Amino acid sequence: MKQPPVIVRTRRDQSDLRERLIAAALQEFAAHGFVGASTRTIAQSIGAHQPQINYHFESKEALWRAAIDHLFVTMREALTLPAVVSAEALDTTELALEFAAMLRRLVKFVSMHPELNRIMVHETTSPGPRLEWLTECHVRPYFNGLRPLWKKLVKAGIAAPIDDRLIHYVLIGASSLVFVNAHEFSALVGEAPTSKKWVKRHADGLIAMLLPGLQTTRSGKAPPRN
Amino acid sequence: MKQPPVIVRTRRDQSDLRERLIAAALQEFAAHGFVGASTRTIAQSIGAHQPQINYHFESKEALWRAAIDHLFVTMREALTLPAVVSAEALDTTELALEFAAMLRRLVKFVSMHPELNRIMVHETTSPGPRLEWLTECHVRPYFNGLRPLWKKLVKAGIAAPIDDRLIHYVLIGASSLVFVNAHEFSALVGEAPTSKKWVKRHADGLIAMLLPGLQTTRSGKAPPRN
DNA sequence: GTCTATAATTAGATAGAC
DNA sequence: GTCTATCTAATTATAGAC
Repeated sequence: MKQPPVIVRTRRDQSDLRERLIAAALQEFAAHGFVGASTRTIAQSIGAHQPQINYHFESKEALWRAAIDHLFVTMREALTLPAVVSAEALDTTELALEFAAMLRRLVKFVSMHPELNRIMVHETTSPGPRLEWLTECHVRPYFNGLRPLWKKLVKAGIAAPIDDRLIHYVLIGASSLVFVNAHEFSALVGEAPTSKKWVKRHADGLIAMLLPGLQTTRSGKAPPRN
Repeated sequence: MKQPPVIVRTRRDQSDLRERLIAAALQEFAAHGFVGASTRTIAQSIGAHQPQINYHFESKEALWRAAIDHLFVTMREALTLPAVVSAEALDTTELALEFAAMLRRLVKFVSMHPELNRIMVHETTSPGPRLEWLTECHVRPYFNGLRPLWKKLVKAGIAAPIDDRLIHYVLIGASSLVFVNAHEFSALVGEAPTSKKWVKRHADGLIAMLLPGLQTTRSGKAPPRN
């Protein structure tokens, strides 16, 4: 009589598998886009099996949405927006200072999470349900929230005279590209742009450029000069 | 006796097939990245057959390089750089005016060719031979050419105080993102950002932001206000 | 040079044992 | 819930007729 074949199946822990899948998915989706990303690669990168994605998520697309949701939550937490958004009552100088502080948090975030902007570029290239969902659920709130603040700062002569429908793209583009293209920057400059030194230097430059009318004398620091 | 099967093969013209393949490839590579792009889709989009790519180009990667080369040639022509680069002799105000004019040409170019920045984002996400080639052959000249000009303008107090190793990314990021994300902008604003009106508005804002010390009085035009 | 046919991989999703 | 095996479809590249 034949013995049934002994198959050794070492189980791996599954406790936080969903979260680990999401983290791995963000890297893969950022690197290759939704179409180019491979669920097999995502699973393997954390030592899981490809069908586990279809078990824990409905589909590749469901995994993508879960990953995006998670990333936007992370960003919202990192920016601590309320201080800026609920600043209707502040005078413009205080608002500008809050805005500058938020800019520093934004630069820090995009330096740590270039995935977000990479994924945005991947998705905005061609219209489709993923882009619609992304725009309406996640981008529009930021876009609409920024406009009145910026308008106020421009009117006060503190901010550069940029249209309040363009500033979102100027701000995001100017702040994130060096981190999105981090490997290129490293090759060109010989240093990684994500170091504390470069992140601060970049934020200083952006603040000086976007808020030329902001006086930062109160902290005793001179505005950064090249 | 059996007749040999009659196969109707209608030949299509091949005159400019190489160029048409390159144009189609740029769109496809921009939309899906190198890995995600399909040579079949590229060929079909211009009514050609997939193996013709391997005939006219060595491989998918050779097609990619040919497409990139073509795009950078297009950009160089659109920017008409010599006027700026050979401007060592100019005084800083004239240099600033030349720079502003080049900025307008740049904004016009990126509005017409978002493919370039899309492809850059796709490629810079992960290191590899394609990124190395792209950086050394095409990006470094621009990066290195911009630095001394910018340093001069900052020193003269005309340009915003941004590090000359960061300005390349600030400039490209700020100018291109709204066109890279054109579909998103259209959904949010209700108008395409590529219209003459928005391209001008965007360039005006960028010039005011990057060159706050530039006096544009000579042409009689007031600096744009929001 | 154009085109058909196909080889060799690899993709996402699913069935079913455990 | 984990894991193997497999299905269907799509990928690039190539061989060879015309």
